Amino acid sequence: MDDSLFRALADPTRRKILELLTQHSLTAGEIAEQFPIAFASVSHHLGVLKAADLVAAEREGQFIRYRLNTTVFQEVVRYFMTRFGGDGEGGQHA
Amino acid sequence: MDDSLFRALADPTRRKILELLTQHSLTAGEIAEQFPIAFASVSHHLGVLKAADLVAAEREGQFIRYRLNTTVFQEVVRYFMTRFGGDGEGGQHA
DNA sequence: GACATATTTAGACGATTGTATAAATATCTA
DNA sequence: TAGATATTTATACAATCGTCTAAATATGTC
Repeated sequence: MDDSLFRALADPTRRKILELLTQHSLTAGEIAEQFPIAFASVSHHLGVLKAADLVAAEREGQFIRYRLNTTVFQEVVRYFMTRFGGDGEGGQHA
Repeated sequence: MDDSLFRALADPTRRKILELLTQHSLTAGEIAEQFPIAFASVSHHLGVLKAADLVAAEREGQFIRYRLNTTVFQEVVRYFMTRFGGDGEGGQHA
């Protein structure tokens, strides 16, 4: 389990970005609008998330569209379940 | 979901401590022995983990015994599953 | 090409973090 | 009480982090 993954998740702004991307993919500008910090700062956060492979970026004309990389989240869940979960699946699936 | 939780998980030494505690509870000294850093530094990490409620500490004579707080890990798993999981339970339970 | 829009990169700065050493606190034994 | 062991707390310091402004890069339009 990569170190950059947990470091990326440690910042609340980045977690919020991930939650936004849960709904649907968004361009960098659409993401940045949602936060009171500078666009460049959001761009930095997006870079961290991309480096951790939590999101993927794709150019779309002038824009750059970000989407969630759900595969990595499954790895995170697996990490916690195998190591600490035991009977801790959360009990909310059938 | 508390911010201190993710910040606590961001450090590799702390994650290693948690993995050690998966096997069985350990005293502060037994934990510190496993790392090449000063006892005081490990003690600091234990304080961070305790503040995040990831571990619980109990005095036992001269020693202080640490054990994993599995409840919080179940919350972490639930956080990821509800927000990002979708079909990402990991597929390793029956 | 020139200009506007979208986004990233570069450099700086204060805040937080991980570590170390030294001192303090707590318990046990004699 | 004194001394040994176990652990934490205090303080300091270098490294990392999150943010900012300014400059650079990429695309689209005229």
